[in-house]
Amino acid sequence: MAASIPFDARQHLASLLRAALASVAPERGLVEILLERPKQASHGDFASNLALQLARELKTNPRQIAERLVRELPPSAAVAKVEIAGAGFINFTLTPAARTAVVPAVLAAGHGFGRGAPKAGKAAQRLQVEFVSANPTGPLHVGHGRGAAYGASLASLLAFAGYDVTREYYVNDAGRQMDILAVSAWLRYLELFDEPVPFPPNGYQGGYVREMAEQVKTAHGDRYVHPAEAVLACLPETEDIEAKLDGLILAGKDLLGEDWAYIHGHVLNEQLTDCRADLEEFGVHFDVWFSERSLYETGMVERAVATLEKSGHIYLQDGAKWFSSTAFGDEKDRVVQRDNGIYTYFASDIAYHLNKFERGFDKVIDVWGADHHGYIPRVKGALAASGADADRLDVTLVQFVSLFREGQKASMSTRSGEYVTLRQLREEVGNDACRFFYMLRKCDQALDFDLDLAKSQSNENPVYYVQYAHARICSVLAQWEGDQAALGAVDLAPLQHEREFALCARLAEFPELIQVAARDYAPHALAFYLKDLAGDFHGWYNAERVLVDDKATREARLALAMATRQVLQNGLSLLGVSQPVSM
RNA sequence: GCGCUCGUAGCUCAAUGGAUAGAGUACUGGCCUCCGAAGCCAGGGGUUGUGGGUUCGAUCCCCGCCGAGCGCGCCA
Repeated sequence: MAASIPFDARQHLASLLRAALASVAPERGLVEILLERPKQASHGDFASNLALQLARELKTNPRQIAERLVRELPPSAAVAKVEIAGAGFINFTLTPAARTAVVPAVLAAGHGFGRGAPKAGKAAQRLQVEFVSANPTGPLHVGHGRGAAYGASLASLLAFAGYDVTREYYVNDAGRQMDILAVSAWLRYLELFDEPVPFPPNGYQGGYVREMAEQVKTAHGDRYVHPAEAVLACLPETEDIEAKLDGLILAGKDLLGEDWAYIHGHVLNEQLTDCRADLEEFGVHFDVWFSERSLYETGMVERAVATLEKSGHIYLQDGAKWFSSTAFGDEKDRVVQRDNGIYTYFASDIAYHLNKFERGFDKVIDVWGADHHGYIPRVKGALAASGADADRLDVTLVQFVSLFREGQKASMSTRSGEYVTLRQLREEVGNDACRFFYMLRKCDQALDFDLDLAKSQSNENPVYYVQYAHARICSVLAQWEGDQAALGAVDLAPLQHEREFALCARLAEFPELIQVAARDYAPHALAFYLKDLAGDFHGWYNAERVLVDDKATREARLALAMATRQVLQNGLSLLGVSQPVSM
């Protein structure tokens, strides 16, 4: 018995319809034949709208076309019933054997059930997913958590669907924000030695900055101490707080000299290490941590701007170099190199994306916060202007997370340090609930996260509903004490209830769902699927007893339960959610 | 003002252009001497913001309006 080859009912029915179409309307042979799973059980296992599609061109009543198609359908051992319904839908009901065929297929494939064949040929094969990429200037917050959960689940989903996926984090280790963090830590350090310089309101206020100052003091004593007067003497006469902050950074660089690099490197390393540990604990892993600074060190930024200049899309104005992004649909042109010679963040981002393309990815997927949406036209424009295929870049926007605590919207400013960290959220709600909760809405939907609700009602989180189904199956299989490996070959004829067929249909849907969700970059569809699957299982489990006296019935039901457990495992692991044996 | 995204049950959210728009939650009423009640079954709940258009068929595609979030820097 070829249990390892899943019976593909959809493909089978499509071939039957194509044969019927060839005799009813041979000239329409190219029309796409779609088979969908009806929402209502009374509409059968699969439905085709082929007759409706043809009605217009054939200028015939769709029901008449449907009748002709059904008459011409080749006979099939897998089809129990064909009905014409509604406006002209052709509804197929499969035989019991065809409906349960998925069970041995699941058990044979195991962890591989649902896995797509490696993409080959013209299809994009090598994908890169870049996500989180938060500035390493402080702890990750709940907004980053959403990007992390989405990106990680998406990457896993794409890999399972058959793509070769690289997960990447872009480290902004070259910009002003890192300088601000370094000077913030240094000022806190000076405070420890009674050399207080008024702390800038736009510096990083969080407690972790003081902690890093303490670390530097413990490791190196007063080595980096300079009199507060010396620092203040460097400051420009201005009321502009940003200019003042830049003055403080310059003061730090001047007074510390070579030692500035140590402070800068220390705070960067501390934050990056913390960020990485946070994400790993969250089950989010990256293959590549890509340094922005390396783009400067290898001359890639210069090269990228030079490429744009050569293509004639750069002009000089007010001493700065501008990229004419309006020619590519942007609202206005953008500076790539300032009048002081310093490249903008945009310049390094162009270099970064060109570098991604040079690494040979067929598709580059950026997961960005929704506030960056205005950035898309200029990046795509720069890629097009550089002679690259901008369509190889897909940008997915993840909408904001608003936190509510006691009915109040919580502040989310990184610099003020008044925000709920991802770590706090994980500790309050738990990793599994966190990962699953983030996936319970599509990414382009703004998310209101009620902390009190998540905490107080954590037992009502849908993730437990899914995990509970898994634990129940584990429990039943353990009580049976039989040979689980033998269940893949049992006779499934005793499966006769509608709930059993519905559960089988749900299992059979899994491989299709993987492909569709991967195509749409929609891992949330997987979370909703698992909820539905668990619901089908709980309903069946409450209606029918598994460990009955009759051996044939018992084993058939155990096989169905075990197949369900397998699909729950495959799906939950893609979402980074654990599959407890007991709860 | 211009641009991007969004608007679905009281609340939180689903729905490859398909049939009577679905779940959860809350509310009401049932189900454990029997495999885990973190469960199941049943019930009420909707003019899919609004007005047009395309289509055999629109929550989905197009246009106007209303409302919300975000963006519009030689910041990152």
